[in-house]
Amino acid sequence: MTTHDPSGPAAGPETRGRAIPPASVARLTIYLRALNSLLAEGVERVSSEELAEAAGVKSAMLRKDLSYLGSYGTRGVGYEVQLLTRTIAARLGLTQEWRVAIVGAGNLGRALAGYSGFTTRGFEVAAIFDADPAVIGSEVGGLKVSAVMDLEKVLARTGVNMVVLAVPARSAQELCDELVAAGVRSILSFAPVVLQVPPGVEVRKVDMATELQILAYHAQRAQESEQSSQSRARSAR
Amino acid sequence: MTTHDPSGPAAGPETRGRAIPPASVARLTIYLRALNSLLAEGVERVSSEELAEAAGVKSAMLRKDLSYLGSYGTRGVGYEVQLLTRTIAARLGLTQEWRVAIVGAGNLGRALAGYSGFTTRGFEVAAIFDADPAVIGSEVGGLKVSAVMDLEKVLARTGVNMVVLAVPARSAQELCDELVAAGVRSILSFAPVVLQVPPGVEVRKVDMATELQILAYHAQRAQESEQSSQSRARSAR
DNA sequence: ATGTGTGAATCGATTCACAGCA
DNA sequence: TGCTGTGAATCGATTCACACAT
Repeated sequence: MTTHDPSGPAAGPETRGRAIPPASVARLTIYLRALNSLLAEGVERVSSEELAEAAGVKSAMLRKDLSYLGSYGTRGVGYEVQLLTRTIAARLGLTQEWRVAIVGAGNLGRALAGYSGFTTRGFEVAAIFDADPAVIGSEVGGLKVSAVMDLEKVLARTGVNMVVLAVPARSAQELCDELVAAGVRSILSFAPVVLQVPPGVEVRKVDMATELQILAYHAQRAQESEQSSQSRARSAR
Repeated sequence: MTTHDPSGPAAGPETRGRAIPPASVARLTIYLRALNSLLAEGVERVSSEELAEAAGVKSAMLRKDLSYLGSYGTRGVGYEVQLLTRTIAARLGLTQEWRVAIVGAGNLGRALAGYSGFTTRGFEVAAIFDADPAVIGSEVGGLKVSAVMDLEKVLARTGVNMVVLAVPARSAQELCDELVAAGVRSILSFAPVVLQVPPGVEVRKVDMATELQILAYHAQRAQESEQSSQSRARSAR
């Protein structure tokens, strides 16, 4: 699904901290969100039970996830909200600011440029690109749209280190190649295609069509078992 | 992450076909996309090796995934593209048309309403809702925006059986409750919150902030191991 | 000869259950 | 006493490797 680097070429024993299992990393972001809410409400301590409830997981799993960070709770008491928040944020790499470029200023790209969720926590949208001359130079979300032809130059100037790819499927692989050539190593793609990238480049995918199809699968099964229980009921009388 | 129904209350031995493991269901949608490309190119047969390559997985995994559907390949030959395409589509529930409502006509909701990826295969956007009186009644993607107050009525009239929730985090749970009350059992949420739903309702989440944070985690690790290998090189001379 | 279908082996993720500490 | 931290047990997902069909 994503390209990772189990213990990359340059990863020696010096690498700070063991790697956290991928499934745990994904959940840590959820805990972080819940903790931020608690922080906003002025709550100072949580138990694993309470936090797990808010995150929709079992408390044993939450404790195991947190144990990969070290030991930050107090037995018999719980976790300090502030300390835990900072610890997770630091471990996820959210103490540094990430500069994001959006490639593709169509419907989706423009919606993303205006999405406060990015800016809210440590992700600064620093550039937006399009290939269409009619769009280049126009303003979107307070940024002037740059030409994809100037990709490398503008990325370097704006200090971008992460890219959101919001272009049609047919141009996604080509642009992805250009991004990689320009030195980008973290890509979040909304294009419904499997992107081929060299090792060392991390790609994550958000795929609405896939998600709807998965929903369809479950909905169909629910229909079927409903029908079969109805026919069972019918033949039983 | 999602609500499933391991072998639901009504699921008896009559349920057509065994359940497909969740991880396989997700990949079947990817295979389907690759197969549709092959179909468009006029290719008639594929081997598991070729299709796996296109989907970015190992061939053994592809064969195991397909084996949950039954036996549709020919030993020594491969799979017929057309037959396999139809088989997967049928099993995923894509032979019936799904009618989708978009709840939330903000930036994201409007972008989604105009997204061809929905309409392209079996998902018809049948309604779009918003709570803002200034937006209600305006036209988005060829549809008049309905009031969320009329949710139940409009959903029933338009025959919607699947909802995309594109509203701010703070109103997501409340709207989700209303959707469930109105009989919706399949929800794709873009809101960055954990939605609580009763059993029998399937929620899937698309979460851009989480994805970016996961990228940040890996990018930070890559930075760290780069730095440690540099300092190792320095101290070695 | 070739490539599918699948048991057996492996690997990772989740849950259990309890020892240990405040 | 109460709740964390974690080995051990379980469960699911992936990979291996080969028997079998064409």
